[in-house]
Amino acid sequence: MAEQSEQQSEQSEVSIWLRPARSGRGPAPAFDRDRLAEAGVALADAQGLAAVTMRAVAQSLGSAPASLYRYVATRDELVELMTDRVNAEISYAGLGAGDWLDDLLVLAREARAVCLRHPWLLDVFASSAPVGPRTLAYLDRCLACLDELPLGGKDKLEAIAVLQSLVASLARAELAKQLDATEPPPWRRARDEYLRHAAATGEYPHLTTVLKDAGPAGSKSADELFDRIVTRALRGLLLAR
Amino acid sequence: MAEQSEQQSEQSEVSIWLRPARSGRGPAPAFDRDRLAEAGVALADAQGLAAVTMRAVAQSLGSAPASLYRYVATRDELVELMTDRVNAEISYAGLGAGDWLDDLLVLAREARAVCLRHPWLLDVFASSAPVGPRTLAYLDRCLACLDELPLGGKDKLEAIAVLQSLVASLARAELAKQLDATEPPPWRRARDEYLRHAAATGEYPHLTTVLKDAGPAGSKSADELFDRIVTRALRGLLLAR
DNA sequence: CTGGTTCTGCGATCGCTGTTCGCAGTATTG
DNA sequence: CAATACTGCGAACAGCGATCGCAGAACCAG
Repeated sequence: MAEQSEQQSEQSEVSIWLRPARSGRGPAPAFDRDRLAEAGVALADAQGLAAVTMRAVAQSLGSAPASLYRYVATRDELVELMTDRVNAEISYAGLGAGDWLDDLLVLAREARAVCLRHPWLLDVFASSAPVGPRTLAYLDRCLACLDELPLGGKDKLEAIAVLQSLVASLARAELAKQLDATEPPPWRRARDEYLRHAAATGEYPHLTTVLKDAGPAGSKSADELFDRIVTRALRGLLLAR
Repeated sequence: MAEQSEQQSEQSEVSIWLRPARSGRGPAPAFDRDRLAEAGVALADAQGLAAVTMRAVAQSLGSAPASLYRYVATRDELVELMTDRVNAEISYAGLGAGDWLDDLLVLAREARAVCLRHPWLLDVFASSAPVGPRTLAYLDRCLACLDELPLGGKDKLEAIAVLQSLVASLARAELAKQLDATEPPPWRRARDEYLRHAAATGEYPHLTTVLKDAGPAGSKSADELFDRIVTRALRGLLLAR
């Protein structure tokens, strides 16, 4: 009696968080969504987001590619599950020790830690902004920090978005730095070779002198200058729109 | 006499900017690298970076996919050409009107404008950092701004990198905002529906109240608060590493 | 216990991607 | 005039996400 075609075609446009995992009938599934996410996270942690293919995940679960589509409608949904899953690592224990800005900063540092543990997250955020229950829990905590501020709802959301993208940017910078320490991305050699060649031509005088300067980085005054530059830049760029 | 196999396998690991475009012999090529980049940019501007497939670019040039590999070793190299090409839009006319920070800001705004004109650039920067001659010219100008500052070479480069990622973040925010005004990405409907549902459950109280608040965004005090939050966050995050 | 229903796992396959190989043809060189 | 070194490109390959339909397992109503 029930016409399943209608139901299915409609479900495919509904968020996975609103779709029931199963509905009682039939054989018991071999795993669940969270097991899927776990396998995906393991693969992404080890070999990057690109290694999370339906075939690879299926194999790591001892299953077949087509089977995964019983749990997930698309690969993007799998990434959504993965993203929400790692949000479970966020601890809310350090809150309440200072004012609202301190709390906001504690939350930002937690987010930063998650990004450092799972670098593929930055790739995810680059092309989408998945939202699951645990993401909402984090977002809710952030909003709580801004509770008493004289800001409209949209402004609060935007403030958190800007802060979040700042967290991502700095996490990316940190990861890039500790990636420099390791060996052999093959295309980096090529880029560095071109850079050295360009510096040698003298067409880019400032670049040439800067590359020669092999002095150590990071000083007290450097951090202060960063603040100056970024604050001023932020103001100038916000004003420009 | 010449053993081409050696040459080719070695060339494939050399930056495209160090590889000669052609070497005199044989028939004249049907186009050049820049024509390739132009076609790629046109496609990316119109339909996003994902639309820049070797087949699509070839077709828009009235050519065949395999032919492109006479000009470019991989698709990534094509993206590299595209990225460098749009850097030609940067104008250095507004420089010299103020102090070094003013100049740096003028450059940042130029970069922001390029990102807004070619949103796919943000996708490129998310997964790599292509460097071509025009990119180096821009970088050199930025370094010139920092010339008289008591900073090490590495610090100067890092300062510019942070600034650049800030530009990208804000550009992304702007693009997201003007994307909200347009119609229906199909997966956004699904996400918003879940968001409304989550707000209705009462599990995320602050989110619920914030979503109810439909008041207009953007005020003088909001921009000032942004500054406070972001500056403080930057300091806290830089200190944490 | 039985028959129908509803689900599951999955082999086979589709359309798409980036990329490679080798061949036919053409311009330059000695 | 040959030899050479290039060009464009048809055909093909491997890998990707995703779909279809079927065999079989679990549940429920009677």
